[in-house]
Amino acid sequence: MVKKYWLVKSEPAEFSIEDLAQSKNKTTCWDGVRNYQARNFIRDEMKIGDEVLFYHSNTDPNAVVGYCKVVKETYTDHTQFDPDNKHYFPKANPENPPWVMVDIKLVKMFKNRVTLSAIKENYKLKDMKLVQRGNRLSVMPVTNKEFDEILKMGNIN
DNA sequence: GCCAACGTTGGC
DNA sequence: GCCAACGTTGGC
Repeated sequence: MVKKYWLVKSEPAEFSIEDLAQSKNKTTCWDGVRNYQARNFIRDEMKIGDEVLFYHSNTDPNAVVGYCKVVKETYTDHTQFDPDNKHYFPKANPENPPWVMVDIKLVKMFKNRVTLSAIKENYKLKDMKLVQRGNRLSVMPVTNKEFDEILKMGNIN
């Protein structure tokens, strides 16, 4: 099976990589995704062992701040049934819940955070979905090359 | 805070 | 099925 590579976005005010580092086993369920395209990636393509860039959005500076591994594959996102949860989805049918999630575990925080502007300046990364116009997906695929280039820029070693 | 670019909703 | 209105994302 071929390993895939991903990028997930999170607003650090909601859930930052520091929060992930302090989570039990440095692992969290990636709940709250409410976009069908992103859901399809999570449900159909994210597999255990896939590697995931962790991106901070809506902050200053926006940046890839580390990377993770998928440690649990698609299962029901319980928050869709919880009226008190921000991501409550009243139309969710318990028989066939639309929203799923995976668990990701922190592998490494970057020494050098890879900012959005640095990504835009790197011609090797010009095709990343992240920097393409109008892209709002919170979960998106990246290529093996893009993933390696970001790790290099992050100076993980 | 602004606003472009989307995605979703709901009337028809 | 169309499409206007509305809500959200997310960079700046």
